[in-house]
This record gives sequence, C-alpha cells and structure tokens, in this order.
Amino acid sequence: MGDEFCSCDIVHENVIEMVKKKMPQEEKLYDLAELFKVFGDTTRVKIISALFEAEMCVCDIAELLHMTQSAISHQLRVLRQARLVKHRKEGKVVFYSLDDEHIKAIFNQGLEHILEPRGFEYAIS
Amino acid sequence: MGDEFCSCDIVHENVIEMVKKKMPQEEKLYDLAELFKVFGDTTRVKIISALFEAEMCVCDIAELLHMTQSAISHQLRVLRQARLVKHRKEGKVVFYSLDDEHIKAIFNQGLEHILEPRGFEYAIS
DNA sequence: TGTTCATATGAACAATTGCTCATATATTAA
DNA sequence: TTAATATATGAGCAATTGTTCATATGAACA
Repeated sequence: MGDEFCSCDIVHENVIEMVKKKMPQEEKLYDLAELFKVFGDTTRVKIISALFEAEMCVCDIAELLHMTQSAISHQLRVLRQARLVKHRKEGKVVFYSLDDEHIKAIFNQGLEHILEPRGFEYAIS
Repeated sequence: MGDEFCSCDIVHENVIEMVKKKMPQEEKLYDLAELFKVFGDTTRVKIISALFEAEMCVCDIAELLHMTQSAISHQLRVLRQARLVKHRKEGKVVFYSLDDEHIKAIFNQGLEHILEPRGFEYAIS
C-alpha cells in the first residue's frame, strides 16, 4: 500500500519479512550471479569443456574452437579472473587447465538439468 | 601451421584431436551456457533466492527487492522460459515458485565455490 | 456492462559484452 | 642486440541485455 515500487494492494507482508530474514546477504547473491555469468557464454563453456579433457595452450584452444588467438586470450582472462583456470608457462607457451573440482560439479549439475527428458527449450526468443 | 585462426606453430594436434572427440556436442554446450546465463543476473538470482524460501506473488517480489513490478515481471518471464519457476493463478494474483530441485543443487554448488576460504574476487574489472 | 486492479508485454534507451584489429609484452634464438 | 613468435591487451564497434514507461490483458466485482 502506497509503495513506490508496486501499485498492488495485495502484498503479503509476513511472507516478505520472513523471506527477507532468510535470504543470503545481497553481496553473496551478487557474487553468485557474477560466477554464473562467467559460465553463461558459449565460448567460455567450450573452453572449460575442452580443459575438462586436457591441459591446452592458447593456440590449441583457438584451433580447436576455430576462433582467433585474441578472442580466446580475452576469454581466458575472464576465466582467470574468476579463478576457474590455472596457467603454467613453458617458454613462450602458456598452458591452461581447470582450477579445481568445483567447476566439474557445477558443470555437471547444469548438464543433468539440460539432459532431463522434459523437452526443454531455452529459447529466450 | 598456416592455420587461419592462430598464427602459432606450436599446435598439439594429438591433444586437439583427442579433446575434439571427447567434448560434448556443440548444441549441448550452447544449451548449458544458456542455462547459466539465466543464473548470471543479480535480479534473477535474488528472485530465485527468494522463491527458495517461499512462494510469492509478483507484487511481493517487487516490494522485497525494491524494484518495479514491470522489471520483476520481465525477469520472471525469462525464468519461466527456462522452466526454472512455476506459476499458479489465484484470481488476479499470480504466485511463483521454484520449478524443481535442480535449481537448489546448481545454486548451492555455486555458493560453496564462492564461500571457499581462498580470497576469491570475481571482479571482472 | 464498466471499473478496478494484478500482471504481462512491446518499444526505446543506456549499459554491458564479445569480438576484431592493431599493437604491446615476454621469451627464445641467432 | 635484433628477429621471431606465443600470448596479452587496449580501443572500437556491433550485438545483446536489463530497465523504464506506456499500455494491453484478464479477472473480480459493482
């Protein structure tokens, strides 16, 4: 009532209060969204999927995905900043690999969801 | 060598071939990225986090998050299309709730990752 | 029927994002 | 040092995204 965000009168104040108390800190939810954002790009998912199988250098990944070295390097930077990949230098060549087991877990959970026999369509038309 | 995407000579063909064979279908990876993309927005994460606690109507969510009814409604549409939320009508009021258990799983995996005592910073600066 | 109200939706706009291109950095070898 | 090469990075641009605003839809009720 008289609220500046919603003109509705039907507001369940008790529910809102309860949820407000139970919800994680705003900052935590922000960080969570930032993490998922990193996974929310086809190129990055492909890179992660590739590194899931083997350590690879920038050049290998570019060739594998048929993309430019620059594009791959830019995305690897994002993955590095999110600490999802590690890198190891060997002369001029930089080898990338997955940083930890969490990625596999998150990744596989997502895959299960996708593969569920429910006729999903993520068309954001 | 002579590749159109990378000017490097150091390409590990055997690794690339191996990875290429093992990687999931391109389409699956695309769908996976689309799923994560839905989780990759603060507003949507907040909505999911709220519905994690209780079923709520559009108006409740708008008030809880201090956002307009329109903004919330638009985001609920995205969540609906990704089949992450269900809705139930009761007169003029539409109640939303989480669609299934997978969300909790994916969500919590992400939180664990975030909460790991490693000094994470997802600053995409 | 017409009015009220909860929600949905289309258009427009600003902010963000992912790529390309050019160039910088860093390492190796001559 | 200079040349060659693997990777990194900044600027610019097109495409995408999230919000606002105005309006449409649909349900309850006088």
